[in-house]
Amino acid sequence: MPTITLPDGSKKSFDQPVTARQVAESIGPRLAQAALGCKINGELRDLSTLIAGDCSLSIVTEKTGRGGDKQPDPDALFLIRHSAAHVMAEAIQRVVPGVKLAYGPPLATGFYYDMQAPADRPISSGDFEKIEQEIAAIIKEDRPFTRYEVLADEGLAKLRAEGNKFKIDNAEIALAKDAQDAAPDADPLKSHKSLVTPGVSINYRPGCRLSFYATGAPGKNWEDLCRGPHVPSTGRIGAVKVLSLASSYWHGDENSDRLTRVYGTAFASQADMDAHLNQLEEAKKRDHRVIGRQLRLFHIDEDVGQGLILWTPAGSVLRLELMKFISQELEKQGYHQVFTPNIGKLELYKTSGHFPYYKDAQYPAITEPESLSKALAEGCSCAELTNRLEGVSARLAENINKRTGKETIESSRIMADEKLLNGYLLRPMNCPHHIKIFASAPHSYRDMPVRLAEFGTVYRWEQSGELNGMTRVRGFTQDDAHLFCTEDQVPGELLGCLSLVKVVLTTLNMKDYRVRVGLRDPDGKKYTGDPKNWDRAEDACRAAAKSLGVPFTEEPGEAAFYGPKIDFVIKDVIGREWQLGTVQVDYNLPIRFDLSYVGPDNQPHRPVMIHRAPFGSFERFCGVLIEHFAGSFPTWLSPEQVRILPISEKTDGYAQKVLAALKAVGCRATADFSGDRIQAKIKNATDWRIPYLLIVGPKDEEAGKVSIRARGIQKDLGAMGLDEFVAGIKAEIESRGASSVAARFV
RNA sequence: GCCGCUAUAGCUCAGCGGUAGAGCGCACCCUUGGUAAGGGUGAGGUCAAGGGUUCAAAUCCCUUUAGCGGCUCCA
Repeated sequence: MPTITLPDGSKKSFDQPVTARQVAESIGPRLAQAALGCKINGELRDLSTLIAGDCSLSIVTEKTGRGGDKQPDPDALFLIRHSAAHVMAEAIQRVVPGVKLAYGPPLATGFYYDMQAPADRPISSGDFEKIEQEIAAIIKEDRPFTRYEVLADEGLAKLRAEGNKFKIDNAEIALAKDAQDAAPDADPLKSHKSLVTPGVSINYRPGCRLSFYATGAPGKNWEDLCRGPHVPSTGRIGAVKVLSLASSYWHGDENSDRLTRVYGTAFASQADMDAHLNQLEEAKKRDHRVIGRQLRLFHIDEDVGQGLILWTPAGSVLRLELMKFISQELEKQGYHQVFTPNIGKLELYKTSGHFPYYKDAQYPAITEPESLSKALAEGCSCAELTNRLEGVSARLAENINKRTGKETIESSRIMADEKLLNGYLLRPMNCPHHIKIFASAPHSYRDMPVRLAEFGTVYRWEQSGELNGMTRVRGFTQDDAHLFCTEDQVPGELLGCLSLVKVVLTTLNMKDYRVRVGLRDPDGKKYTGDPKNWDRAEDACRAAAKSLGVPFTEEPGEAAFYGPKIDFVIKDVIGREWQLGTVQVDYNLPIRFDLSYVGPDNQPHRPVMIHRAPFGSFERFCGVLIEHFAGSFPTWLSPEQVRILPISEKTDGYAQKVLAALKAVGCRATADFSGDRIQAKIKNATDWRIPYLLIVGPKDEEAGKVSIRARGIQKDLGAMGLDEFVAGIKAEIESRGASSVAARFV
């Protein structure tokens, strides 16, 4: 008979099997009333789950935590949203008859349901109001979520009779997964011919069951194949909102059925819902595309091209300040800055392996005019031109294969020199150029490491549907560097790189990030290089991440094709994650380019390369930065740092004097000489999110002072001597925010 | 790339078969005003581009381009 351990450690024993609800009732009626579900041995379950054996149990209610700061419980939200997905599906089937349901899981901020609408009656956002009305009606009916289980055979027969192939597929996958989990014991397995995929058999355990949830009484009310769990009844769902429509594919496979995905969200209360919707509104206002236009930070022009950023004067200030900042750090860390062109010969990228391996993600090659005319004169077809562009000379293939010790370049790609079509590639990465700088002079172990840095612009053909403002673009500038070092120097150099990223993030007050060590996927085939080198590189990354002293996760499959990496993934205000800074170890390119340095033994040795970019790219970084600060940049980054607002034309002269004093110390200051009244001048300046406003009138002029208004503080802070303010703002800018002029007023 | 939605003045948007509208911004004028919008006048649009239907198209249809929301992808 069950003995149940509660979260506080106390135990309760029962004479016979009990449901979780009964346990809750035995603890207290209020708890039972608030209960939405339970966790049995850490697993989220229905409140109606019958408990027969000993276990630990906690009751899930909508609120957790103690004291005044009550946050919605994530488990409660899971139950509510999973249940809301069912209710929304039922509502949609009422509004749009003939809809076939596919799959409807809860998400971190809501839920969705994938479904197939009849060809002649698509679901549209115009249906939302009616759907929400139906949802409200179902919630009001307060029908219980009733779970029932049937044997696999019976369940499959039932689904077959209903004729929804998505649900049959779901059931078959669930059965197959169950069999796989049970496989080690080699239970006798029963075979079932897939009803969805012809010619496929699915093995499952004979005793295996499928679960269904009826919203009400089985056989009478709406029901759905579902693993559960759910809240006790529809009345417990609280607030539901249908948010948006999107399209998706069955199993995410673009060759499979196209489905309509209906997004919604649900909360325990309308107040929580309102808070969430409000937060979405706020997030929209922070969107870098919106603020970027308001503050004229960047522009994307249809006539220039998708995903190509035009940095306007204000945005360029941001970028230049970041470049200045990183340059100073590079200096401290012993880097050499270099400049290299944005294109290079095709053969260079055949040597590095970028072409044609990643040709789908690159702008097409630029063909050499003479080479092209010659091929055209020969009457080459398009396919043949491509072939000749992608071919390699016997010499190159031999070199690469010899260096890598295997057939890295297949013999089928080898082509006679006179047939090869010469061309150039808009560079997808900066490394080959830096490698050539390293290789242009002999290196002794005494010179190592060689650290070459460049604000290098690269071009990649991102899929058009992926482009997004500044955060996903086709041309971007990395704060890139390549470190050539000895094997022994790898750990130290990795650490140096990581500390650089940390300095950047700390200075910009970006604290919400995680570190990800990207390792190769054991089954992956995309990786190049010797497995032994991979092991060494992965160990070095792991060790470096460890010594950094911040929590990190190891993620197989996240490595670059040429080596493992350490990424800094920043979380923005809306909760999205962005990969910004990255550090990657590379044993592969030094081999392909046959790099060497002379060791103490007077013999050539192979260097190891480290790729790193603390910002990632200026485009993405600035996009995230705009949202991080909501356009209110710290003074050192602000395009306009101070605006002087003369009360009237009478003090225009003094305003000019103040302006000159600020400009003399390199402060980006302007003055508003418009005919507006002071109230309007303040309003306009506020809209531009300028850190400091200096109001100057006759009183200030007489006293040689300026009246200060700081961004975010909606009042006059009082007056300060002009010289004192100039010195203060200079210190604030030069220290990158370590000191503040406004601080002495607040 | 795929699916859906969208495209009207510099910006935000209304108009949705009968010869283009508002607010903000911009220019000029009046106002000389002490802390989040003083008043007036005016300029500015071949309604994304191209094609079609119609007596008539910003409005309906098709194609293209671009944006948005997803899916897939991201060396």
